[in-house]
Amino acid sequence: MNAYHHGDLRAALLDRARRAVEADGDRGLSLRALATAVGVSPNAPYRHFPTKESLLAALSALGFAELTARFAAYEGAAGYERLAGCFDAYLGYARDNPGLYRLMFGRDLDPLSCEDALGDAARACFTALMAMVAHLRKLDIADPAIPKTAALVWSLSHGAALLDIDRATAFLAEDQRPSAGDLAKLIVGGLD
Amino acid sequence: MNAYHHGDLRAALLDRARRAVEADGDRGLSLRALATAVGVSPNAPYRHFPTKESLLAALSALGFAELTARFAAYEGAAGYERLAGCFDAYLGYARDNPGLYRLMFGRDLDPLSCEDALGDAARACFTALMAMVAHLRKLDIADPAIPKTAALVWSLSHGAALLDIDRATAFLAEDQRPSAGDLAKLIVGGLD
DNA sequence: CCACGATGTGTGCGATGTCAACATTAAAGG
DNA sequence: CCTTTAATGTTGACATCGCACACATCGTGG
Repeated sequence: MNAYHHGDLRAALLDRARRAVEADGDRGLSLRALATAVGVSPNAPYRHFPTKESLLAALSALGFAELTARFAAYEGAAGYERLAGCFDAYLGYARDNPGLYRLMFGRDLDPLSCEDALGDAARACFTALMAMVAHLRKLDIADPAIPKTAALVWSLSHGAALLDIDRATAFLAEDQRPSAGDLAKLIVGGLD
Repeated sequence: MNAYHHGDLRAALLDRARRAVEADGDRGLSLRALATAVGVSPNAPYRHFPTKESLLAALSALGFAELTARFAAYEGAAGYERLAGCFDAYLGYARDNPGLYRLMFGRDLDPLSCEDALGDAARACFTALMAMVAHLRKLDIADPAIPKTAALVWSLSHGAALLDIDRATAFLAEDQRPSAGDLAKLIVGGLD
């Protein structure tokens, strides 16, 4: 723990990067600026992340883990309440961490089918979604109908979250924007 | 039409940029490389686009216009067929132009509430969606329930399109991925 | 015919991602 | 306790990038 050795540079970088992403988006993130902000030389980050992309990927994985954790809070709830709760958790997480959420999905590499830690975190997240859907439909987790249904639920969540944080629905009054409850109702019964 | 003056540099730049975006994503797009590819000096693009962002914005606006045009093909169809057709058009456009589609929504500035040509194009697109929803529900276009419903439909389309082009559902068999028909059925009747 | 606005060129600056060589430190082994 | 070594941070350099500036070239209207 010297002036020369930072102590936990990796964690410090991720923390700073997270705040920078929320402030300026991942486009405005500069590795050098990050290093200076943390108090190390411009190239120090390369001891912990082989490339800028890998730092973003690590941050992204952290996001998926946090999102999955939010789903866990509703594991004990009844079918419909669990569905609505997960929607609320999903939209809430995106709203609370818009920059990170965009980072998680705004990458070229798709999180679900890459093999590193990011892939694991993303798959765990989708698995939690499938468990919720299985519970809702009273099906076994291995039921072949589950993945497609989970993908539908995820599509709806993902789109609603993005339109929300991108302020695409900002011109609507607060109570005119789709809420988590609206999404849940749509899933179980359609528009009516 | 000289060797010195290009002729229609603006269009040429947009065309090249579009192909580059499809190939490498908007992250990999370099204005200088673009200029060289078109055969002009590195700074020539600045005569037509004040900044790189503005070139991307113009490209984005072009995308919204094309998407809107695809909706028009189903204007005469009956309610449900029109809904399914629009879903199909939406998913198809994203699949045909994944790089451009990501560009259209992957920006910090939200297209719907900015005032330039991009904003107009994006709003026209949402208006077309609202018209479709009004027709589906047999409501007047000015009905206050329309925007929220259109936002729901858009959320589902947007999420499904992104998960599709991001290959998030690539691990599912072709017939296990949500189709335009699945989305339409979900909208009118829920999961069952 | 010629001045002028539009369009393209050349040069240059500051910032960025990344590589290579070097310095410093903490931890391990005798 | 001392030495070795791997981990970690630093320095310098390079190519590329977006962009600003001054300049060159062209078609066109007075």
